[in-house]
Amino acid sequence: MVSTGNKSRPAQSGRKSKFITCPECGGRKIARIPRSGESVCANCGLVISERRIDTGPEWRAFTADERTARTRTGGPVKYTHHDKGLATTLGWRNTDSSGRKLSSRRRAEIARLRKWQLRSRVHSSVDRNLSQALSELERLSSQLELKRGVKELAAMLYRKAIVNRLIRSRSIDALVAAAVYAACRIRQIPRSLKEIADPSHIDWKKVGRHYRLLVRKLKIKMPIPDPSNYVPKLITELGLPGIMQEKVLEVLDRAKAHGGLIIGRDPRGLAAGAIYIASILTDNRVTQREIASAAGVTEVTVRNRYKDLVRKLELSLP
DNA sequence: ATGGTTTTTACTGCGTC
DNA sequence: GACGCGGTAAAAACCAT
Repeated sequence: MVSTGNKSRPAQSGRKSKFITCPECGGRKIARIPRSGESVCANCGLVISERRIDTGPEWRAFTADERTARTRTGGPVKYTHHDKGLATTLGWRNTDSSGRKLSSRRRAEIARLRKWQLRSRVHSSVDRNLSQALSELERLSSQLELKRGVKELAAMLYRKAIVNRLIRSRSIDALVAAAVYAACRIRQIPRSLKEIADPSHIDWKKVGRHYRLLVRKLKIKMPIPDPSNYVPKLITELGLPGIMQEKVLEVLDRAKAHGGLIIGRDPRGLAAGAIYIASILTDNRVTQREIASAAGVTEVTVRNRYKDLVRKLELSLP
């Protein structure tokens, strides 16, 4: 089977190959990388990142504990291992399996879990709601290609929503989407309401309402949106050279220092205006229209921000 | 609900290729 | 003439009160 010497050994990782062919070289062997979930052609190394339907479990686990805790054989409704996983996992001594003392941080974490264990045992409907929400969260965040930490944060927010009795008579999916959106905002990840609402088949306005509810009821302190966060995304979307980014950020930094220019303004518009300026300054002209559509604002807004920036920062353009 | 602020819509004029 | 750009007025959206 292995005919040449430089082959990697995907079979060794314990995962089976998928029965698809590599679009690049036509190779039959596609190895799955367990951790990342990516598929790689064993022959040419092409990463096959097509959105395929994942028939495996929608969760990932990094420790044995997590694995047992997350397994829900038979689907979420019929039989939830949720409870069992927790109950068998958590003893009442603050030591780990080898008898060592746990760190205080870890101990606090375990205490929280115990609390949840109690709660979820008592409120089985809450439990079911949570597991349904978590699977929706998993689905959404994989579709949005969210970073792991953001997903965790969203899950945490959802749990808080449960504790604060915010879930009653509200759509699970909408709340999950709202939690995801909130998590993105907190972590300063530029994702519009629409982007998140779109794959979750929930009306974008509805998600917005639930988002505001979350922020209000959970007293979340939202960081002021920073236009700089939109820059990398826009640069790549417009196919501009990465070096330009520095120039754009420089303009934005000066704008921030100047004050009065950024408060209350749509950060996307600011980013768009700064990019337009940088595109002139670095001679990588992009039309206002292109920038506007990439940033999701109007040409007028691009112009206005651009005009503001030029005037306030006293830039001299060619 | 209301009022103030910002963004969008829609339209026009100017210059260039 | 199509296109990019700049401007404007009025409508709409947004936000705090």
